[in-house]
Amino acid sequence: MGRGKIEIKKIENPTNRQVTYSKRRTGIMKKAKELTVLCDAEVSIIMFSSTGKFSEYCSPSTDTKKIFDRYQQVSGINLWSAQYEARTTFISEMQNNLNHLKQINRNLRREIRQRMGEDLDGMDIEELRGLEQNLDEALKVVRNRKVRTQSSTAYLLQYLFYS
Amino acid sequence: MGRGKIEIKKIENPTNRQVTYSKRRTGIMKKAKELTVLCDAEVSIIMFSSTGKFSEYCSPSTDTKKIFDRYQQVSGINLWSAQYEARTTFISEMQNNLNHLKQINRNLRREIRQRMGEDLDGMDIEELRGLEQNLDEALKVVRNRKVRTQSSTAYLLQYLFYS
DNA sequence: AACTATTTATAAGA
DNA sequence: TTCTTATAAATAGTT
Repeated sequence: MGRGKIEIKKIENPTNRQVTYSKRRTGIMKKAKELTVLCDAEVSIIMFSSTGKFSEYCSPSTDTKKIFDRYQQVSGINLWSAQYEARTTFISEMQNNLNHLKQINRNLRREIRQRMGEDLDGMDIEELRGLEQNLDEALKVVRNRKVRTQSSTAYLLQYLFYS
Repeated sequence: MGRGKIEIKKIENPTNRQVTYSKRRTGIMKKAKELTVLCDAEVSIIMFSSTGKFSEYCSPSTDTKKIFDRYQQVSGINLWSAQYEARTTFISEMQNNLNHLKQINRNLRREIRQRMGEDLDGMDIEELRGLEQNLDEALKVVRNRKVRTQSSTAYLLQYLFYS
């Protein structure tokens, strides 16, 4: 390379290491750009120096996300974080819950309509008989309750009025 | 570089392009390995040739997934952030929907219980009067329907029996 | 795939 | 850091 051949082993002097990192990083990025143009390739480079400094290169025709998506398809390695997957599962479960609840609510609404004497077309004679009986019993309970509420209200009014 | 300076533009001849890709890919990978060792850096390279051929390099101290995670943390242009935030909003909206549906579900169930003569404690005299009237009308409709269904069933049976 | 004339990258020094 | 430059390394065109 430069003045005298060098050995490929870690540069122990931090300053020299940083200088070499900077120079060689420039070199690799340049090579990546050239490869992209000359060969119509897609290249993504991500690097961190030993001090944690971050650099990236990505072909202009694409972006790092696309490269990673493609990488996942080709390599079979899933890069998505566990957190992200957990959310996917969570959303999926929520969607199921939501649909289930919607179905239940539709059924409840239908039951109410039937209890109001609507939407009876789909009911057979047995179901109609059951509904009739159920309504009849409910009506008795409600009438009874109404009467008792009426009298207690009357009693309360009387009490308030005369005391 | 070689015999005569070259211009950095796409190599139109596919064979030459492929050969150059192969040579330069080797060169970049070698440079990446050297940078990793000399400078104690972490490097990830992913590339696709114009024919779709995939190659990768990753520093031995890490793996592509780790680099990717770190890339996400460091790059302000977080890869999934837009999607992640969209999902947060989506989950929040879903949760609201779910709660709303649950509330509706509770109300529907309560209405059904009341129409069955249960859970009447919270109802005042006006509500009880309304419910009674509603049940009474429903009962009439259902009775009427039952009778008509009975006769048409009888008619059908008769028809089937005698024909 | 190998060769080799040149260009390019870069280590060390300033 | 940036420039200089001697030298190593990469590589384009050729075989």
